[in-house]
Amino acid sequence: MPSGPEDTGMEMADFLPYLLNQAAEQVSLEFQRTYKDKYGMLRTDWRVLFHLGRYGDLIATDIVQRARIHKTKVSRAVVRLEAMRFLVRDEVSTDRRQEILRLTPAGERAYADLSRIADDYNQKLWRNITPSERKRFTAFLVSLAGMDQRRRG
Amino acid sequence: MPSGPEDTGMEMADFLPYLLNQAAEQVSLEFQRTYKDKYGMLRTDWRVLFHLGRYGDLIATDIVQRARIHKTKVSRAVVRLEAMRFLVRDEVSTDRRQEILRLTPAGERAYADLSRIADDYNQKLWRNITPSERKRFTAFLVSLAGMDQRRRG
DNA sequence: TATTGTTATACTCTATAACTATA
DNA sequence: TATAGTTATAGAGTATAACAATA
Repeated sequence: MPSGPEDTGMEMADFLPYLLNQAAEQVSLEFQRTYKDKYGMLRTDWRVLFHLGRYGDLIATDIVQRARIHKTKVSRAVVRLEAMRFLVRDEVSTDRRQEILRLTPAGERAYADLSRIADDYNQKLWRNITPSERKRFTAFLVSLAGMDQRRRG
Repeated sequence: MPSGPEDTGMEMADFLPYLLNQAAEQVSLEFQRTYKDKYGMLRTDWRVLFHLGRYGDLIATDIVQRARIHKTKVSRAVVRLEAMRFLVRDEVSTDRRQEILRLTPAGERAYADLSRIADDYNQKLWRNITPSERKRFTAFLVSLAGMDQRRRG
């Protein structure tokens, strides 16, 4: 039954699925404003841009495997990033089904800008956590995400 | 640039928004199967059921405030739970805009079943975490979620 | 036959505005 | 005028099947 004045919105704070969802939603929302308002990107667009910016030219299948994004999402993000003139497609001589995805100078600039903002934001989020706790929490989240085991195709 | 064979899907594991999202998604997905496959519920349905089961009869506004769910979502979840015969609406004599939401015996049974499963699942998720770490981690997630400050209307 | 990538479709979730009926 | 709750609509995220082109 309802208790004191402090009893507001905390009832499910012991239930990890709920708590994770609320935290992820708030945190995503805040960072989303950067790539959405500034560049008109969706979440998958940002993730694909990140992988191309950080790891260089890749084909779609590379991104599918590295970023854990389904191929249909990657396909549509590439279409959008292409429309924004942030990437171009190059032919692969050995396999005509594939295309190398390459950032344009504008794409590189967007990546540099966003990845710097992302890094700052990340540091800010972790600021009250000690390095050893951060390591433990990260490992915990990685295991919850199944990132220590699963692969996608 | 791409490195070793272990370099798969871990590139963004240092970026907390991504990591939280992946963890929340996996964990939600697993628990979702329970309320979805067994009862045909959506996420908001389960949350509303949880609040009614745990705190007794409430009006929609109570659920909005306690569960941090927007009134339009609560409204639609109530319609669905009513269609499932899991709750009924009672008139409030003092204000005809409000209705008391009350679980039926079937609703109580669904709550008892699901909340037990939820509790077991929650314990399982935390099983490798010490109590003090769990406390710290919960506080961290609560602060990320803004649940230590914000209220909704 | 299998793989790469695309298109189509449906469902869920989120967000907001506009509305009703009551207060 | 304000509040409780409903309805409508759009955008975004997720999931899956089916497909064309190529291997």
